[in-house]
Amino acid sequence: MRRMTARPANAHQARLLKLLRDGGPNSRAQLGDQIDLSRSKLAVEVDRLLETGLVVADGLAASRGGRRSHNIRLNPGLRFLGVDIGATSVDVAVTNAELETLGHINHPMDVREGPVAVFEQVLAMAAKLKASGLAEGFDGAGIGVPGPVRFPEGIPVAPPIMPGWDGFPVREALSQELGCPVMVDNDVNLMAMGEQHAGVARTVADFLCVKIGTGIGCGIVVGGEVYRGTTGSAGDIGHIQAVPDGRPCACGNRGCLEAHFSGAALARDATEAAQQGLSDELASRWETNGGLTAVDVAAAAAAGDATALDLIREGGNRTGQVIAGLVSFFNPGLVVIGGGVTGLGHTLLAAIRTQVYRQSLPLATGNLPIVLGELGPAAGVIGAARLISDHLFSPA
Amino acid sequence: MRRMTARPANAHQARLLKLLRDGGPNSRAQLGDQIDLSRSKLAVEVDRLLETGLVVADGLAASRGGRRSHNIRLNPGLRFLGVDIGATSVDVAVTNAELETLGHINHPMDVREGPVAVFEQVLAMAAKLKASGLAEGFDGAGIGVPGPVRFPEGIPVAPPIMPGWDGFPVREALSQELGCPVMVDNDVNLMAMGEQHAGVARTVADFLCVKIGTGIGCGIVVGGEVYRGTTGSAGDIGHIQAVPDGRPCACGNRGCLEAHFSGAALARDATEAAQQGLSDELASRWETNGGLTAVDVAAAAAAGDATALDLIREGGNRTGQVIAGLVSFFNPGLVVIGGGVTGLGHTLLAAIRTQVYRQSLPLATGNLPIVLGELGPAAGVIGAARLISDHLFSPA
DNA sequence: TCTACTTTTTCCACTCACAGGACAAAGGCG
DNA sequence: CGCCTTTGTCCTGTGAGTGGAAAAAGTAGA
Repeated sequence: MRRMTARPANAHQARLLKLLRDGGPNSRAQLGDQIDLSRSKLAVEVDRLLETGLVVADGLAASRGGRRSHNIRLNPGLRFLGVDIGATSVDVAVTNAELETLGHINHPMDVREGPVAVFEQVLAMAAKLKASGLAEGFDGAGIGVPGPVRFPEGIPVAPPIMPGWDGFPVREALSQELGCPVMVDNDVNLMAMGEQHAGVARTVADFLCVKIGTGIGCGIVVGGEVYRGTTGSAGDIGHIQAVPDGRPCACGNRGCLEAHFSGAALARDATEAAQQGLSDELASRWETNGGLTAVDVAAAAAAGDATALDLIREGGNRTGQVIAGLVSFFNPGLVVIGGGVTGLGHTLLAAIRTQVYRQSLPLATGNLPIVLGELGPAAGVIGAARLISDHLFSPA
Repeated sequence: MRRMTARPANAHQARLLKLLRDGGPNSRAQLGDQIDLSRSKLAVEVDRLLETGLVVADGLAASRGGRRSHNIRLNPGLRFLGVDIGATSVDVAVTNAELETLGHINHPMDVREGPVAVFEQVLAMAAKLKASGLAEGFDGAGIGVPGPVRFPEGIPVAPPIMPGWDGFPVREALSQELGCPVMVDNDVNLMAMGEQHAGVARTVADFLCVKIGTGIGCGIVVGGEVYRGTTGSAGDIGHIQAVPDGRPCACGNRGCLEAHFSGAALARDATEAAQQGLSDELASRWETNGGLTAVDVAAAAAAGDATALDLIREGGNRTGQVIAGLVSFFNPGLVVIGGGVTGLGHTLLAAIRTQVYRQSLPLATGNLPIVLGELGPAAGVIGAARLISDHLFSPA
């Protein structure tokens, strides 16, 4: 089913759509308070938006003591698809035009199975969401992939952990399959957009969003806009050297942050500790599950296991050291920590904070909150929905 | 003498002024080719600019085979003052409205003597330039100081190497003294703007400009605009840890980049080497000059002194390591190396390049030029003139 | 219940920026 | 010397947008 989603005809309409998206239903008068337009002009633009079907009239607005007014809201039938492709799992969610999550499902999947297999999975999940009555079709989709993306074309470029994806026309292919506009971005950037839209970063113009999952990446927001760098690889901090002559890394260097701390590194370290008999807690989990992941380390740490806590602290120190450098360089107004290892929680956060507050200059850290992300695994898909809505709610 | 410099009344006029600044004299027709305005509208705006006196008619334009046309140019009497306050010296230059340097003088001076003494010096230098007939007065001035600045107010904040400057209202005070608008910024940001306007970074939107002088700093340009960070301390990379548990630094930490490589550190290392008799070349210079600076090291290196070359290579490696991290994070389209130690030239550059190209990922370094600044000590003052002209050539 | 006051919406006339065509001025070229 | 091109000037039409007046529809108090 093809849906003919209209686009705003001018900047005023785009502005109005974003106000309605971020502020929910509003009367014309309330919109007038937030936008710098005369009542007459506003009425004209709203009427045009009503004609396109992008927005609809919707009951009476709460009275402010005068003539009753009708609410205007984004068409409640609009649906966006948010897709977050991780290294080891896929998240898919449906939102309405106000970016409220209507349904969210997760499925384990190795990204290395390649774009064709992954897309099959994504489409199956999207179909499932449709089948459960949440959507009849999609008006747009945002996709996050765990690697650098040539943003304008929506094509992954030289992604280290995604063999087979290099140069694959993700945007084009998915747009074809779904029959709607698609935008593609790095998963970390989408997490940053998610936390900016609905999470801890709502009021901050310049911030960093560090995602510690299978790998480590960092979303950079400058003046409210995601910064992607010259070739789309900005924020690729996993291969910054954290330990001189440290562990060998898949990238060919030694001592990369990612080699010393990440979901993958943590799992390996924990396994080693369990095998060496350093931790009964980890050893028993190893036997039970036939392997260890970051989740096991988190659980062991929560149970007070000293080895697990040490691993987290050690990794937090390394990460904090790198972040301290980034803070000195970038002087953000906020640092958000998120990703799969958020379960490591405050032990990790404390270690990172200690390093940053100790190593960076007071002027940069003086009023710098370092916090965990608020949205957890939803950040990516919300960010994806936000990405496509930003695109569709801009003049064509 | 107070000069009543007009300001553009709207964005079109601002645009025209910047075209004339960056492209020199142009006929109305040529301007029309570069701006998206009808000929009639263009004529009106040009006429208004002529009325304000900001631009003047100036002879005939080169014929393109039709009716002859008059050139329009920025008022040749306009004068900007560019001031670059370094840690150990002050640069002052006069430019015309096209930012061509008409005169440039340098005077050694320790910034630690405080704002009052430094301003006395700056005003004396400005008076000297005036006396030599280069200017009758100034229409605006840009000032660079070696420390973080709260940009909107033009006030240094917590500058580590500038005791006595914290909170001093530089912009206000100098505006009073000079009788013209003043803008203040970090010296490194101005160097970046200088190289962007007239140097190697003319065509690049996102780049880094690393200045290695008495200290080390980095100008960050995002989308053609200088990024200053939340508190104005962005680019303060001198205190990023380059050596774990390395040398103690004035900031209280250990292993800061600045403690291991900078003009000051280099002078100290060279002195040590001379005293230990590791290098005859350096020792003889030490005796001759009664001390050593980065300039001596550069000269010794140029003469083939192995110790001097080692010092430079070692420092370049450290710096390159930090820059490699920044490149991974920021993914710039260009890295410019400048500042006092540019004299160390290609030995330094080679060491930096080696580290960056080895440590950062290919996608970020693939097409990344790392070059020396083109303007040398003029970059700062040109950047300062550019700063104030950007301000004055924007709608009031 | 009636009156006075608000809030909101709709309608209309007026302003202003701007585009684009017509025309004049001033050159080159065969 | 005539024709074409380029440039500058004038003039009018158009459409965006403002702001006031009036109508519509409510609340609060006498």
